[in-house]
Amino acid sequence: MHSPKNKISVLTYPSLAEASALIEKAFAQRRTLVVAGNCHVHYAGRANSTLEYGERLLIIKSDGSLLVHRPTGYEPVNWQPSGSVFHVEVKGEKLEVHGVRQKPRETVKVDFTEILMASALNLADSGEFLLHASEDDMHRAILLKPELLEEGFKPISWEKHVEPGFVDIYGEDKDGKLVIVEVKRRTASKENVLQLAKYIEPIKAKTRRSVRAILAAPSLAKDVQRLLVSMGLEFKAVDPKKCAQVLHKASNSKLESFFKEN
Amino acid sequence: MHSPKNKISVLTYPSLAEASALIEKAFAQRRTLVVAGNCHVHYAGRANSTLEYGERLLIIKSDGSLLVHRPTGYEPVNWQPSGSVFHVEVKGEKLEVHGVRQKPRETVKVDFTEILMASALNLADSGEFLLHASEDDMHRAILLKPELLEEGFKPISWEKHVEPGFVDIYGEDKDGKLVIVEVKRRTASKENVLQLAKYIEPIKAKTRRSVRAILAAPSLAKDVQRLLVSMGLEFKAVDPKKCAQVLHKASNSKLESFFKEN
DNA sequence: ATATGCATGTCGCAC
DNA sequence: GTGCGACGTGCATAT
Repeated sequence: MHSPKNKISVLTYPSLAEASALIEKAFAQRRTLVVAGNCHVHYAGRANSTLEYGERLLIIKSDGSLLVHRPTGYEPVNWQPSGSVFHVEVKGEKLEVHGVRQKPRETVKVDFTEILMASALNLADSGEFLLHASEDDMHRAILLKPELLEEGFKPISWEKHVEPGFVDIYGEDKDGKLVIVEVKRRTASKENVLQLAKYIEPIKAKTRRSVRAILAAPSLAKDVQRLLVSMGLEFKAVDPKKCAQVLHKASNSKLESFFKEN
Repeated sequence: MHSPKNKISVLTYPSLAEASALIEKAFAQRRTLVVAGNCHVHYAGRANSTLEYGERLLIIKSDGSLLVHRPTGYEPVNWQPSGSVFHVEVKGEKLEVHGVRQKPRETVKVDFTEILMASALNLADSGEFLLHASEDDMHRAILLKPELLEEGFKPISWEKHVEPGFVDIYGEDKDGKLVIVEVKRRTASKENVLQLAKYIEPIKAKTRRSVRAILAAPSLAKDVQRLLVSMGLEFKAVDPKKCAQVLHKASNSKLESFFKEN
């Protein structure tokens, strides 16, 4: 049952053999496969799982990713990341879809007893996806407009490698003190404080200048303030949305050149 | 176009009005909705995102979860967790699907210019899902069969709260030394070593007995061994799969009673 | 409600 | 390839 434009093939209540033919063709033509039906799923790899029979949605994309969705829940109950290889086969009263991924080796097997619908879609998608107000946006906004952090702050570098890891932003304040900044896009937790604290000693050991450590985040978790102060760190409220606005005002081209120069 | 058993409705190349009717009906009847077509997506909430026009798969489940899948990639490009509320509307040459979630407030808008396929599925799924070889399985297996960790180990408690957090397993070895165990189901990292190290001092401060800290994981990251040894910790190889087998052999009922007693 | 940690997390990036 | 951290992470659990 082909559509006029030949972009989609849909079967409703196909026999297992008919469904198998459609699925094989979808694999061969690198189409997106959507199958609904009564199935059982077995996964073996990093862990093992079994899912008893029930009606679900199976999606296999042309890049070799697989999703099994139950009728509720945002997350797939079973999946295989892209790069897996699939195979379909009718065995007795069942249609079996096998998927194998190497590194790590893991397999998924979906056994259908009945197919409600099977479709193969030829989807053309080259649209750009843009996300704003990520932690990376916050980095860039602070570099572009350092007063978002505090008046007189001068960034020197970012993503600087200082054992035992990377400092988000590294600069100096209006008094010439060294400043290390850890940026978080969400309420900062105890873990984040400890992460920042790790960097202070190694950096102090390498300089005679005084060092300030600033946690920049939209807010601070409830009981963390005491810990932060006791470790000699500082907190500065920085709003991700405001950062996104700053970047929006600065045109992309301006940003490009800025980050090329620096 | 209803199927004989009335479990599915499928339209291929419907008009926007036809698709809208099917979608509204799917919402009203709490069916799983699957739509393929050319669309634009805008999200605003914890962050903001835009996705330019292209052909994608839209899935809306009856529990109010939404997924937008591009033709590649395991993960949805846009989504809304369950509990969102949806609304469909034809506006000029576009079919708009709006979704709103409260707490946190976030919205997603999917604008279709063309629908390739739209289907509403009535999926019945009550099958049980079982997962083996999680970190929790490893905990339970070690408690049930302590020699998985080392000969003579005697667990005392687990998930024990000792500032600054929880110790996975707490026990004593064949020589009566206190043992704290951190369990990881994957190759243990530097972070895991530091996490375990945090617990040693607080515990030593509370007892005069000697304290051993053991990291139990299938393997250790490359450069971490030195760090671990320098901090006085130990590593023991424990295989998650083997733990899963141990639990499998012990029947569920036996496990239940074990964990009730303890 | 908030905080904390696991996940078959996945993904991207640096080394 | 391995290590490391971010994610609109989601999710369960304990407080």
